[in-house]
Amino acid sequence: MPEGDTLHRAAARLDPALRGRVVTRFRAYRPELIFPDRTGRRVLGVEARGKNLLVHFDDRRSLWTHLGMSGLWQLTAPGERWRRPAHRARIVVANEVAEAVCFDPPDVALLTEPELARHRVLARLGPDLLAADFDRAEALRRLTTDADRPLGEAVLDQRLVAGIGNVYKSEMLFLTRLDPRAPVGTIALERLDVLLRATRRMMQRNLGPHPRRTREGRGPRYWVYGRAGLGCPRCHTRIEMQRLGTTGRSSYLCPRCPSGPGAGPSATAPPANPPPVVTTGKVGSRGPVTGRRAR
DNA sequence: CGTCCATGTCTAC
DNA sequence: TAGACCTGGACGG
Repeated sequence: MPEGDTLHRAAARLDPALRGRVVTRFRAYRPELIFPDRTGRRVLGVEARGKNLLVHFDDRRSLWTHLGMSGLWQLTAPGERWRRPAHRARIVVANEVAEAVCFDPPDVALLTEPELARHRVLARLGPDLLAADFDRAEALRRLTTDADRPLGEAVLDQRLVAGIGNVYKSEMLFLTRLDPRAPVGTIALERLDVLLRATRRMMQRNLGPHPRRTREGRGPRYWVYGRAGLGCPRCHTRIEMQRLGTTGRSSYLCPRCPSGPGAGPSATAPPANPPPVVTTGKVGSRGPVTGRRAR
């Protein structure tokens, strides 16, 4: 499930295996992509930016991949079995100790420095939640530029803030009691700030080798994502799935407890287990949050 | 076996 | 605004 954490996890595994080593075998399986061979080049480092992964080489070129929904980077010892059939491998970067294989990426390119600087995706990327120097103020500024944009759409726009996918969208809006349908302009800045901080923290916690989860312990991984029809962990109302926005992506939400003005931290009923953490402590004072069109 | 839906994003009408 | 891309998982028969 490639969201930002997935890519940062991949980069964290690939980097120590590739960095500083010379490529002994390189494959780019794609008739229309005849890359300059990477064999003999040294890898300078592997880096994730939002949902993108970059492998930098010593000739000032960088391999860019985007995994879309179904791509996968795998790091193996030489000769170890691949997790997908070989005919689906698009890229192989191998050295004496390891091989990195990219399966089924919709997007691959080998970029020169200027190309990278002007890249249609990379050049426009918003602040990366998982970057060491994540610029929260800038992300906030970008998120609120279009005041009419529904929050659920805005947080998925990688040009505003990079790394959030559809799972984190539902989960983090639930945890911070924000309504995906609310125009960003109707939400107090401090609540958006809390959202960004909480999301960053949650994604950081998921950088380990374990499957992603937003809930502690055993049991369901998620609070609301994929749980339509089940009880809200806070108030037991049935969780709903709604298709929102121009792209119709699914949003999972509790129709009762996701705030709006009025739903304070303890405004709702006792939780089943450990209560969802994150609250502002303070609630926005702007006008009522009006949901709109479902279509 | 099939069908539907999904982590994401682009493109054509 | 609808579908396109691709694989994988859940579920139906």
